[in-house]
Amino acid sequence: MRMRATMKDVAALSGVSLKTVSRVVNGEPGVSEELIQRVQSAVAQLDYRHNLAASNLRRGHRTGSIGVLLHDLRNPFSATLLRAIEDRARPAGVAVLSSSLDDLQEREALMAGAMVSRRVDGLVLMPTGDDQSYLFSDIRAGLAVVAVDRPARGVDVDTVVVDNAGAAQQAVAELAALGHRRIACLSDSEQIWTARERRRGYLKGMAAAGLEPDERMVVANLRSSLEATQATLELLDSAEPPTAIFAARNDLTVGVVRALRQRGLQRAVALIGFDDFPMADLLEPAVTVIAQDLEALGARAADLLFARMQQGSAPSQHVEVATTLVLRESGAIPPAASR
Amino acid sequence: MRMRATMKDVAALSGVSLKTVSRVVNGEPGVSEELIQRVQSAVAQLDYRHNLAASNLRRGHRTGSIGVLLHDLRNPFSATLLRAIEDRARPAGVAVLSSSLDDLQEREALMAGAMVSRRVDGLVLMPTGDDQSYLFSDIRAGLAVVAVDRPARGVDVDTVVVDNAGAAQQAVAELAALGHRRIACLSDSEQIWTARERRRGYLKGMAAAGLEPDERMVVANLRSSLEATQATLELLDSAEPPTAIFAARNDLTVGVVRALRQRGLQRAVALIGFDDFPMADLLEPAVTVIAQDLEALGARAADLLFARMQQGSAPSQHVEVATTLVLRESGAIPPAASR
DNA sequence: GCCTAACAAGACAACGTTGTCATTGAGAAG
DNA sequence: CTTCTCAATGACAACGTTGTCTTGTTAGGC
Repeated sequence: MRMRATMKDVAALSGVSLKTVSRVVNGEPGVSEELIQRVQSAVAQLDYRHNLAASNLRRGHRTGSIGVLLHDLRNPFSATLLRAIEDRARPAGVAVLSSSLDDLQEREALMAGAMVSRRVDGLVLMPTGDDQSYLFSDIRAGLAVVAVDRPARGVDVDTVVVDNAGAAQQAVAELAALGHRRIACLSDSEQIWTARERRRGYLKGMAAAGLEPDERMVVANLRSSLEATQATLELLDSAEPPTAIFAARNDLTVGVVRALRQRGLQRAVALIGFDDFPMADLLEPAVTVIAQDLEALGARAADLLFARMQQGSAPSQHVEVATTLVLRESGAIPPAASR
Repeated sequence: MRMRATMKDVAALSGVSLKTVSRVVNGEPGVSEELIQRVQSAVAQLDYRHNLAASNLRRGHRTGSIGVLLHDLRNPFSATLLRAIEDRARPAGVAVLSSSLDDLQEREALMAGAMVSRRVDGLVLMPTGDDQSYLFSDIRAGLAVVAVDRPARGVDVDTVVVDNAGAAQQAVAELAALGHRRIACLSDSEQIWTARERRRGYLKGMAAAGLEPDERMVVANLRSSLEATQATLELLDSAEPPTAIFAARNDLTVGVVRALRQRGLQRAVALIGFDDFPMADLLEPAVTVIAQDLEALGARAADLLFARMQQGSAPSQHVEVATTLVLRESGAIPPAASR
């Protein structure tokens, strides 16, 4: 195992000074053609690789890297966001460090700290905890931060979200218009802003339709697809089962689908889910969803981030990306079907 | 915007030497309790953040970061791998840089170079091109490399793959045992090793069953789900349509499902796909697939990588992870159903 | 032939940190 | 009281690179 060649080695082999090697490697002007050749051949001969870390230390302290902290990189939601951000970073020569937070508060701060230690120029964060003020001093020191999917608290940063409450309300309105009166709502951890917002939208929608929500049908704090299946089964087996279900996150929606299948009720109980998911259109019945434009969400987040990395101090921007109610079969099932 | 505090600033504020601050920050022994307190309070007061880049420069040159170069981070296949690797890296305090290659050869070398410039300690690579010898000198300099999903060429590195040909052959055997004789094969770019292997397995399976493959039914170089749909429609509309289809990658399988639906043949034509995909069990009919244990694949890759990062020179290991033929409905459709 | 640009090339310090070694002082052993 | 030991602390160089400044060389104008 041979040691890595440094500029010093290249300089020695080509018989020039360190600085001249630096100039050639960085493509700076003011080096004669002859020396450029000599240096380049030494670079090739020694397999010299530029060390960005050392370079950044001396230069303006930019590392050309960003951190992306999302919920779960395996989940298509996070994965699509990451990909959209990556596609903006690559042409800019910016490297992407990523991590799944699994909605763990302590992990959020821990991983953010790890990224700051590595001196990322920016951070795209899907906030987990209810307080991001730990980022304050880093932001003051020049760290660009964009909150995505959920707003940050305790610091003033650029934000890209969707109108969760509005979209949820619209979904409920859609079901109510079909004549549904017993509409259930399944949502995830109340600790998460989107879950609270979507639940709020559900309640607003119910109120707008003049419906009194049965609190037994409003189930929160579901942590997984499996728990959603369980909860749905209990609802379906109860004395007064719902005729329609609103599921507030894609994995919960899938859990609901499983439960409906188990009871053979997939064509009897209406369903609208928040977040589109792969194959939703190929299920039978195809599942009606509120789709977020994740490409746009990620692209906007990346744009805001890069803009802020360019010039740090500007008033923070709060962008709301539109959602689309994708009408498929499951959302069009009338209440009559359930008798 | 205030400049970032350095150890020098902390030392000045707490009235100790630079080295003492370094000792406290790194938790090294030999500092009196009183000074530890003084330093820690200065650290807190100045919001000092340790600079890993500078630290690594002086230390053993390990950056505590790895690069992960996969096909497409949005695709559940790559996303699951990334997540499995991330889950091994996190407890080790290792940061993960990732990138999608989209099967572009030039991007592979480019991104690998970008990671090497950042001095990652290791690289998990899903090789795209047919020559990875450009990594030779970096490996000699201590870079740990693991090839995943496909073997690397031109360098001797640890490898984690599955028995693509064997699994494909098994799938074809399954279909042949049901009595299918006209079995189509849809595969992706011949440039990709897995595509070639799976096609080879298909041909072996056909031969083993005493079947002569009709070359019009062996379609290669499909680049997307859409192209798979197109190709399937053409096959279905031909004079002698297949009674069963083998699709060599998850997105192609989905494309085939779409085509079968369009012709109303989803319960008439058998289908087995390579790679499981979300919701495959919830489609009607549920899709029979060859499932790879991606958690295991990613975990094994990460294990090999970390082992090699620990002690560089050991004979390279070539691991084959088992696949499972997940028998669902679409693979059990008999040929009679197609008349 | 002399002076001045203009340019090529190098010497040196600095980025933020840590390894190595020297210094200091206190307490133990004689 | 001296010498020795040991623990705590600090001075300094070094990691690989680049910004700044200096030096040297050559060509051109008078």
